[in-house]
Amino acid sequence: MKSNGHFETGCHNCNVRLSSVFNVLDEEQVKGLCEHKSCAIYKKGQYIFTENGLPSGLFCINSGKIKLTTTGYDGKEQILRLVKSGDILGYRALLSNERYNCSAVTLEDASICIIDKKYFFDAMESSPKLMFEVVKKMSKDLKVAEDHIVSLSQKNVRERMAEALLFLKATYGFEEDNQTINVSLSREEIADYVGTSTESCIRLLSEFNNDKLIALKGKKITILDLRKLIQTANIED
Amino acid sequence: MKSNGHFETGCHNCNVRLSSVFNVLDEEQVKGLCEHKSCAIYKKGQYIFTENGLPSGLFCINSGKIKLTTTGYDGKEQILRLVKSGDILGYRALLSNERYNCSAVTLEDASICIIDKKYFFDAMESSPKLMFEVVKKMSKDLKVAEDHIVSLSQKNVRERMAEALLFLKATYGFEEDNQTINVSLSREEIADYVGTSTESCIRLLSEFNNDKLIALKGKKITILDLRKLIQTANIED
DNA sequence: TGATTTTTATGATTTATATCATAAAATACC
DNA sequence: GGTATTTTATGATATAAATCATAAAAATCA
Repeated sequence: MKSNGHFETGCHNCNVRLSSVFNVLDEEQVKGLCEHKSCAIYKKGQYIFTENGLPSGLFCINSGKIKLTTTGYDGKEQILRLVKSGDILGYRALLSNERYNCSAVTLEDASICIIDKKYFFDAMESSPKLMFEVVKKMSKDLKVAEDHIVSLSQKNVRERMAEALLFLKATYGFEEDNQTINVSLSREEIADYVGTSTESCIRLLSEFNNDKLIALKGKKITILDLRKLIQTANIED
Repeated sequence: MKSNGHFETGCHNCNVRLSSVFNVLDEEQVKGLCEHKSCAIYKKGQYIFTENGLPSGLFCINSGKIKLTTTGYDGKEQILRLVKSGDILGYRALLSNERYNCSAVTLEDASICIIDKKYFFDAMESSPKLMFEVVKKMSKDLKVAEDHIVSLSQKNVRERMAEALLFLKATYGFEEDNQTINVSLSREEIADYVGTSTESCIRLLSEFNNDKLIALKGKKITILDLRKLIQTANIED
């Protein structure tokens, strides 16, 4: 590890590579990847990239959680995606050769690699498997986005709030107790994902708390009654 | 042309190929494409594929307009995307090897080709250019979806309605008069895109009409005051 | 450790928009 | 060409959720 906060570990040793798009690479390719990436530590709240910036590479999350946000019409934040370890980040702008249309901010301390742009494009070209992995990732994000559109169009705030908690659980999982959602978001951030006001968000979480659907302790949310929460979210299938 | 409503034209003669993802193919590749596709005529209102169906190929729109809809929580329709000639259709489910999560319905008579699944995957593998075109298309759709999320979260119905008209204009353009939006959607369909009730949609269009922002004639919408419409949509940049 | 700022909480009020209701136009259909 | 059905239109009412306001709790910082 270097002293300036940057450090390099080999991708062969990477604890998340096998759950990332790079799981399909062979040993030779992993070596190449390793030679064209660098890793950095980010403190909680740091920007990884910002709206309108130009992508210089692909980010890959080694550890830490990240929110992708865009600034809406009255300066109000909108959380578009939530990113976790093993995920790639900043691929959309990179692949379409555009500027970032959202900012990426760490929700906790994170260790993030950046993979050289040119190398990444070459790797995609020479490895259809890698390409299909990236395509699948984008495809998944598109589905999530379209599901979000349906919720925003058709569900009320209460349903969306319950759904958001289930989404957080699906994304970041539980802590060791097997029921506390493994991420810390402020009420405002949750509201920025749900598409509601901070006050409504606080109120609904309180209600869920009173109804014993969840328990609140600071920013930590514990799901007490998953079944009822699913019902509240009004989720079919 | 065959008598059963199917007909085959060569892709070399295709009037929309150069504005499609297949614009990057060389002559040899166009020949291959041509040999692995078939074309069909769809009447207005016909389903091209339906939710939960399995993709057997990639659709490419030769002519006609299509809506991609999904059925929401109380059976309410949500229009997720609008598709025009030159666009590919059904690529998301195909590429991620999933079932369709929405249905595709023609908004007018259409001529649509279907490209063999295996051939398409092979073509992507052997032509990185084609692959990047498809990736760019998906990337663009993802951006549109995320913009839609921000609108649904942060704008009121009036703003979204104005925005929807601008979106329709951007997607389908104007008729010969250079101001009438070149698509016919029912008020309900517009509402299903905007994420509002049919009544609110009708009311707002009437208002815009009264305020001389637009003119209404049946399903046709003429934009009279683009500037004011943009203002009403509250669009920055 | 105490002061300042931020976040969470909760009540009161307002407002946008859905819902309900009815009727006129337009379109489809026999 | 007349009847049935769907779509558009508009008013009245209800309600979900935003906004405004204030305070308590928690976190940050000096």
